[in-house]
Amino acid sequence: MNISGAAKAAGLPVKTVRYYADIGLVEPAARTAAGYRDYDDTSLRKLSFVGRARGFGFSIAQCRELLGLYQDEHRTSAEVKQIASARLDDIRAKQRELQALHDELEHLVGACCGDERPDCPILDYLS
Amino acid sequence: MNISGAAKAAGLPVKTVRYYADIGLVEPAARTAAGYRDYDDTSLRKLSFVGRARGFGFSIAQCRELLGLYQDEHRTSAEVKQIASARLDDIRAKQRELQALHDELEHLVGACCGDERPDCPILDYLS
DNA sequence: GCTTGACCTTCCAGTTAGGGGAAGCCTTAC
DNA sequence: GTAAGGCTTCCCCTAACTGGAAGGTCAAGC
Repeated sequence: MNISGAAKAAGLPVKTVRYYADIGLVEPAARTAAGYRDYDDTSLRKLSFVGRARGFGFSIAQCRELLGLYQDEHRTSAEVKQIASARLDDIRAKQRELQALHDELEHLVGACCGDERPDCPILDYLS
Repeated sequence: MNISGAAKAAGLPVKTVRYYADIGLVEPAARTAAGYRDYDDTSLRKLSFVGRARGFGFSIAQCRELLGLYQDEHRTSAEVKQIASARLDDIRAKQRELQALHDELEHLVGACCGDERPDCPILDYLS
């Protein structure tokens, strides 16, 4: 299967699939005589795997680790869980941060009349 | 005041202050004979303003707009409120996205034993 | 007056995870 | 045979900095 077929199957842009091949994350099974990337079933499954992992916000480095575990017969679920837990912690940290920003900004926006006058509690707060 | 003093006063890294000068966001009031950036009271206030706005997650472009309004006698609070509301909408969208990721990933992590065996619902879900 | 160390300057490269587009080869359909 | 479309590599671009190198400047101490 050529790159556009693989991209479609994995639900990724062609550029992204090429990028993953460039950085050695998911390499095509082979190249055709003309130099075209050729994806087989295994490489296709890896592409989809990475696509879903990226959807969870795992970094490329984490995807690389997860992919390694995915292909490792002797992995332990503890190793996987540790990576996923780290991501979960990141998400929770980001959520707390966003919540604080949200509350503060919502308060300011609520206090601003939004009319034709120049007086503005938002600018007051920033200055 | 030289750049390290200004950076300290605004609570920003020196590199960042230099960057803001480079992109014309907050320029120093003058240069000394030796070419050193020289910050006065006004430029210091702008630096702090931008630092706080960046803390809210406003983009550099939004900071530029806010700074323009801050210095504009004829601004309307509506203009400010519009920018802030846009940022608030962004935050809320990000929060919804993170919440969905959080719930799904928390569910998977909770279902993973995290022991020595290779069986893992997280990998199962990704593959 | 000289040295030393801490400043300052500019410039270049790298970061994440790709996106856009050019120049040129390959394949497929008509 | 040719034209359209797909593929290749290569390079530049993004946001908002950060790190580092090479070299000029300044203040303190001897």
